[in-house]
Amino acid sequence: MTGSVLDDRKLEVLRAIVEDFVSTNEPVGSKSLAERHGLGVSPATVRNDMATLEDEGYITHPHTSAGRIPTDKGYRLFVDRLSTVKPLSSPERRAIQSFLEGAVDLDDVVHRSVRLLSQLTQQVAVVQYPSLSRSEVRHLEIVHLAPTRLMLVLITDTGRVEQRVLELPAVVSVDDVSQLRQVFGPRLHGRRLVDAPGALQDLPDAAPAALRPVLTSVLSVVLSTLVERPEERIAIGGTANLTRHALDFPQTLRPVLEALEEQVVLLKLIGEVNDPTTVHVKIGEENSVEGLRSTSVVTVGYGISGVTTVGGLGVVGPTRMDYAGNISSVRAVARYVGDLLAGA
Amino acid sequence: MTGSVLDDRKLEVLRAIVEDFVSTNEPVGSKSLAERHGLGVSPATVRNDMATLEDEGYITHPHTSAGRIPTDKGYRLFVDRLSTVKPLSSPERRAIQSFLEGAVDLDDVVHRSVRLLSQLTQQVAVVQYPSLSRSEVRHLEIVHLAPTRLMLVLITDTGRVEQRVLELPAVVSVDDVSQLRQVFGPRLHGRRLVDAPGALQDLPDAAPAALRPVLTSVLSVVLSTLVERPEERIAIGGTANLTRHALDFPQTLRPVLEALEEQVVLLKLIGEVNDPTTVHVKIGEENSVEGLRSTSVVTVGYGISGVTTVGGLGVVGPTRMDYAGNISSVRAVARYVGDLLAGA
DNA sequence: CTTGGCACTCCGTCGAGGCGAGTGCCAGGA
DNA sequence: TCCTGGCACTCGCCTCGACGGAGTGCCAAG
Repeated sequence: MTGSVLDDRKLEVLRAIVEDFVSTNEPVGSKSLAERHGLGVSPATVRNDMATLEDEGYITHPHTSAGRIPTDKGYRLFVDRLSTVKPLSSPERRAIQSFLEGAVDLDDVVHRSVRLLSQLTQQVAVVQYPSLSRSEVRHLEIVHLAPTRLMLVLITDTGRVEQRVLELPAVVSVDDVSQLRQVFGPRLHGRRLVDAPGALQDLPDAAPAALRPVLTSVLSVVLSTLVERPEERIAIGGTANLTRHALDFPQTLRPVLEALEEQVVLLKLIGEVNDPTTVHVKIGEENSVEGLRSTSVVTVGYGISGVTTVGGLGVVGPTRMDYAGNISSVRAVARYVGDLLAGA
Repeated sequence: MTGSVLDDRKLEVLRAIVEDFVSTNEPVGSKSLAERHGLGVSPATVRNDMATLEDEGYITHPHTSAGRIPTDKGYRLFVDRLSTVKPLSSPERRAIQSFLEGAVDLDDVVHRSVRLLSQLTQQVAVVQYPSLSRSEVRHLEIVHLAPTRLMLVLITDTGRVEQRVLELPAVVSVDDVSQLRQVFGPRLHGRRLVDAPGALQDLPDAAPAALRPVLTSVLSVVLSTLVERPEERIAIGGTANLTRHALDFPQTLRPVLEALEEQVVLLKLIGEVNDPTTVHVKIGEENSVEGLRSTSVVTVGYGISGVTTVGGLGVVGPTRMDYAGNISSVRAVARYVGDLLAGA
């Protein structure tokens, strides 16, 4: 249906409207549009096309005698079919790489990524720490803090270190602990945490009877807090960029800032889509998060060597954003972050 | 000098101006002021007093025929001599306590504090994690990750857990590591990290010769990254409250948001003053941080049982803020956080 | 020292008018 | 069938001037 109504020139007009509006932030009229882009037709023709585009819901105009601006639906079409990928220049690529390579540990990687992404895109950047449960265990250390208190320190291949203190119902000796270490270590090493339950299931049976009570406690902590309810972390940055686009959020800066302060919301944002190969774009009303209905969100997953997804990252900005550029930036940063974590 | 120029009534006028302006956000005129507060004098008299206050630099007026607003100097005088402490109601105290008591670990304590503080004051809240170097060591665990790779996990009495991975120039055995543990453990346990250098100084001499090279490595890591250059952490929240006072930051919301994103800036903010007994107030231009010259900052240190300071917290808001209320809130939260950490 | 009076300043608002960008429609031409 | 130029119309925005009101500074009297 749309195919018949929207011929190539109309699509070209839509693209021109989006591009002009994104760069100037002013409703674009038929005359200036026909002049600036080499469409080879008169303003009157453009007007007719615009009327069609408006009927179909791709553009609208704020006032009777104002130029046209894209609707969410218009941006959607633009993103899906009209925007051409804007590859980063090689100096840009090198800059990204060298900036991220300076990182000394995971925290540093994440913080640098947020910073980099927000600077590249001039938007708010969000980066999820590598998900615990999807990472591989490199080491599980059990520390004997006190006779009835142990600490578990989990180290993953993505560099994340997570610890939990647990109180035991009974006293354990230092020897018990080193036995525990030997029991858990080999079973977990190299495994992803999501696979841990299967690998650990038969543990109580296989272990010496004397060790079973404490082993069960440790096991339940490992399973519950690390696997079922792992603590996900998120870093955010560049919120000052929101004020740069203050014009795009007339009275709605507040809810945006509020939404961005909610860890839960951010996780939802990033968690919904985390495919390391495809960049996802949510435009305006498409967002499931109430406070972000006036924004667009560009996200992508990142993963070790592009295979397994271990986390996600993205940017949040006005619907009037440079989609092509932001998509490229997000994708590029995700790739470098993945490579970096793989090499760590 | 000021004593002779500013008699009691003039001070009362200043207080009235500050209070009215804080609550209404409108320049306050002589007439409404004389009416609303029971000063017992005529508007004309108030005008004379206002003229004096303006000569002395405590108030100013944006336009010739507008009411008066306090200057930074005026707020300073108000805070120092005119504002009466506004004790929290006992339901408020209980609410704070029960909200913070629900915290399960240090991260939770800090995040809850930030949230609580920003809600209580309706401002941006900043909470520093307990400083590593001023905390006492509860446990130092040394984990043997690989033949040339160790991880140090440090646990403090404030609940902070910090880890560092270090690469060694030579191979160490698992036995070496447990020896290291026994050497470091007793010397550090119960000591504050600032005192660590003294306690560890003679370690290499006292240790078995075979252990010395690796011991020196570990020692240098402990000293350099944990003592000399400890990683300080900060949590921030309630930035959405800035938009609540958007009127107070005409064009200057941007630099404020930017400043608040700088960890360094925040640390400076909180680090400058961290006396657990006194609340510090920096008003407008008094702030050493460029971007915060349009804000006021209220900070206080917190410490275990009110003695040692281990961190700081505070709020950032417009100079036109409820100083009395915010000071009370900040002090109260600091006290509860201190108590909570002591009990942990 | 306080008070009432008075002239003055100046901001904010409101309405009128002109400008200009942009639209929708129509009739003519390829 | 589609494109094009022309034309009347709409409507937001800017400017200007008038006006009201809040507030001030100063002065003379109590």
